[in-house]
Formats: sequence, structure tokens, C-alpha cells
Amino acid sequence: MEVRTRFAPSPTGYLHLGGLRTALYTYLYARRMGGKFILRIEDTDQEREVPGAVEKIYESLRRAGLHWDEGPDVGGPCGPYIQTQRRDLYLPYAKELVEKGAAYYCFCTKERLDEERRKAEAEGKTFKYDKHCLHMPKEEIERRLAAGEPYVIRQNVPLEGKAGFDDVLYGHVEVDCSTLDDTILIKADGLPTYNFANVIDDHLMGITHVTRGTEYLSSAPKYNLLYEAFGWTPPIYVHLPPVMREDVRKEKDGTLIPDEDGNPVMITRKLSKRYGDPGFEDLLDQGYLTEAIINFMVLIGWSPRSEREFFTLKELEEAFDLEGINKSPALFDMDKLTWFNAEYIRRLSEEEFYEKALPWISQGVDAEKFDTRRIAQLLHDRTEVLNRIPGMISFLADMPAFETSLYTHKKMKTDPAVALEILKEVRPVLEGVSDWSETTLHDTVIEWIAASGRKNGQVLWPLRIAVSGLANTPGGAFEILYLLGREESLRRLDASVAQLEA
RNA sequence: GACCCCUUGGUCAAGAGGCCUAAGACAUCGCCCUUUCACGGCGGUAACAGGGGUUCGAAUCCCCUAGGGGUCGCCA
Repeated sequence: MEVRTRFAPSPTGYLHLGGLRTALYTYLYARRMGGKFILRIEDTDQEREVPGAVEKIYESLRRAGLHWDEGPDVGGPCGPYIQTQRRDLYLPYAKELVEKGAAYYCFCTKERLDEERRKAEAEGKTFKYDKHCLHMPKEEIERRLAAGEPYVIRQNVPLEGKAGFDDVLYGHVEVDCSTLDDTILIKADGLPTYNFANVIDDHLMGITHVTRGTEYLSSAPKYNLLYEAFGWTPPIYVHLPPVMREDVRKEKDGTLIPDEDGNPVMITRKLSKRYGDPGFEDLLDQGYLTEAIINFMVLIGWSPRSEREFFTLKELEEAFDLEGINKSPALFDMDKLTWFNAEYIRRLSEEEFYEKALPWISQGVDAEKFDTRRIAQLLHDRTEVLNRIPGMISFLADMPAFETSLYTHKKMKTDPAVALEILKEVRPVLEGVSDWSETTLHDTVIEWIAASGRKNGQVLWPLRIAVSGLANTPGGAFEILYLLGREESLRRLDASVAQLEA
């Protein structure tokens, strides 16, 4: 049988990284099995819907390279793929359940439910709907329905017995029906809740494998009850553990919630947009490469069970399997993502890197005034994230103020006094260089150093500091002199000498 | 609180009863290379949550405890 998987986001914002990973696993499994990957939009909560979110999801999935075989925009045999466009098909199924006794009409008001909830809470008990409307006489139901009273349809969970399901990762999970609540299947606005829509749509769309977060683990037994009531075969479930993030405890607006002594409290929580965790697009905007993000994300929670760690999407489509998925939540490690990114940047050809880096180089310096090709070459091995480029090269545009203590370097055997002496000596040597190229600069100065009997480092360290004002620079003295140009180099040199003499 | 799930170094993770004196990677530390930094090379620190079983033998199986996570919405 053909494998059919689906990614079913709700359009409440952009695609967050947890969602991306779920989509990735779902996509990869379908590809690996030669099956179909379906995109379905779950927009039954009209209130939470964010305008433009659907397009944002398409955009993100496309940029990630996760192409879907069936979906709202591409169509397919099981459309429509947006739940609000399927609104009329859910109610008949709900009515079928009512007839079978697996569901019932409920006219309870929100006020009554809130009151019940409050009471339960006051008694320290878990709220559970009391099946108040379950035994309402048929005539009364008919009458109230005819009168146009608002109603919902609830699942009728048995009071006793067990409900369970089988999960590929977690095995057989079973709970007492007595712990389950009669959840709402059809809302007062006529639309289904997730709890109902996912069952109907997965069945109607022929989904064979349901991959989703573990937040659905506790409601899955109820879904199976629904499948049973309909006489349908449930799909194969694969519940994925969440991607976590280490953080200090804080409010949604970012203010800290310290402990009694006022110290920050470290917590582990699910990655979420709400607390300001970066989304996929944010990472892209910061200069993380798609390939690096995908490679990194797939390895949070999945292992190829080999020492291999680099995979392209294509390679993952061959290598991915369910057996390598871990059951426990995993922490999102920005450092490792950054390492992957640096690796992927280094694997770029010189030309590819130049294209990606140029916009960032332009943010650091005036691209008209500098040899951006050369800058890119120097940056290539040193760039971990593209957005760090401007900060690495802005010294070329503006000489930073610096302390003369920077001239002190034990290993290079230099300090401000030595530096002053050397700088004054090397100044005329540089001035005499007519061809201001890296090789000429290099050969001329190295020759002079050899003749003077000094060590390279003792001359080149002060020289680099004098024209860059920084302890660390992309490139050494000659590269920087070349990039700066003759005039600016000499000007900086003079200014630095003056600073040392002051 | 109730129910469900999880538990190998700081992090991601390999490990399916003997191959474990527990892999690899990130991070960290040190050394080397070197005109700085980075890259690269070499090396170090660092883990089976705790306690009971089962077994000739347990990181691997069972139980308990602890810790963590998830769920308990007319949200998904």
C-alpha cells in the first residue's frame, strides 16, 4: 500500500522550528517510502487565524525544499485541503456518531461549563464534563434544534473500560476511559474541532502514517475510539517528541520571573514563537543556510546510527527511517547549528560564497570603494553566520579607536615602545612601494624584516594593529594594507604613530 | 492535582544481555601550525538519575523512587 503522510499546520503564525522538524520528518518518510506528502491547512479556529499565515507556511516549506504532492494550491484527489473549505462534510459524520451512540448533542452554555470548571478547581479536582446532555429526550433535542438553539456535539466516551492505540515509537499506550473527557467534536459555529477534523480528514485523505507532536499522545486514545465507532482502520501513529529550549523563566513579554531571592530560574521548555525563539525564516534572515538548518534539525531527535553527520535533503530522502527517531525531548543547541552553518559556508564555492556574502559585505563597507572579491575570500573560512560579516569588516571603513596596550603581545615580542620604533622604521619602506599589491607589499616588507634581523611577528603584529585597531582581523597585515589602499594605509600609520608619541 | 510519556557527558547522540575499560559530533580546555583571528592537525576533561531485583553476566529486561516533559479549551 502506498504511504501517504501529511503535514497539517494551523495558520496561526509563521512556521516555527518544531513545526519545521515535524514537516521534515513527515516529508522524508513519505519520500523514503516512495509515497505521497500532503499539506493540509487546519484553520477551524477562525479566531486564532492570522492573515497571511497560510502563504507564509507555503513560503517556508518551499524554501526548506519540502515540496508537497497534494495540497491547497496544487490540488489532488482528496481536496479541498483547507478545512474551512470542507466545513459541510463534517456534520454528517458527527450525526452518524450520534446515531451510533458514540456522540451526542450538548446545549450547555459556556457560562455553565465555566462555573463547573471553577467548582472542580475549587475542590482540587480535574474538570470533566458531567454528560449533562447525554440523556436528553429525543423530542427535546429536536425541539431545541428546531428552535435554533446553539449546540455542540460531544464525543461520548464510555465511563469504564480502556482506550488505547499503538504508536511506532511508544508502543501500546492505554488509559482508563474514566480519565477521558467528552470532548467537543463540532463547535457551536458548526466547524469541527481538531479532535474531530483530524480523524475525518486523515481517513478521507487516506493518510497511512500520522506524524505529529507528543502533545497529541494523551488524546490519541480518544481518536481511536472514534475510528472504532466508524468502523475505520486507524492510521499508523508516529508521535514525535518536542524540540526544547533552555531559557530563563520569563513572562511572554520577556520580563524575568526570578525566584524568591531574585535569581533567574533556568527552565527547559518547548521551542515556541511566543517566547521569542527564532523561526525558520528568522534563521534564514540572519544568514543561516537552508542546508545547514535542515541538516541540523534532522539530527535533533533522529540518528542515522552511523558516524555520518552531513546530509543533503536528497540524501536524507534515502537515509531517513523511523527506527532512528528518539523518544525523548531534545534541546535545540544554537552552537551546533552555528557550527553546521560554518561548515556549509566553507563548502560553498568561492563564487557561491561571494554572492551570498556581498549583501552583508555592503552593510559593513562601501562596496564601491573596496575589493569585495578579496574581502569575501578572506571572510570565507571565518564566517559562521552571514550576519556577522558587517561587524568583522567595518574597521576597513572606519578606523576604530583603540588602546596602545593592543601593541603588547608577548609571543610577538612587542609592546607600545617597540611598536613605535618599528612603525617609524617601516613607514618609509611602505611609502616606497609603488605597486600596492599584496605580493609586492609582502615581498618588500618581508625582505626588509630579514635585513633588519627581526622576526616577522614582531613587525607584522604592530603593523596590523596600527592600521586596523583590532586584535583580530580577517586577514593579516598585508591583506589589510592592500584592502585599505596606499593613501589610507599611510594615513592610519601616521595617526597611530602620533598616538604612540602622545 | 490527575493521567500519559521520557531519563547515556554541559548539548545532540551510538548502544537491542557478554564486542562497553561506553562510540562519534558540538561546546570546553591544552598543544602544534601561523604575520592576528579563524581554518587545519593532535590530545585532554566529561555520562549509563538513584535503589532494588532477574541473570553466570545488565547502560541494555522488570519493579520502585526521583527528576524532566506533555495533556487536562467550543486551540491545534
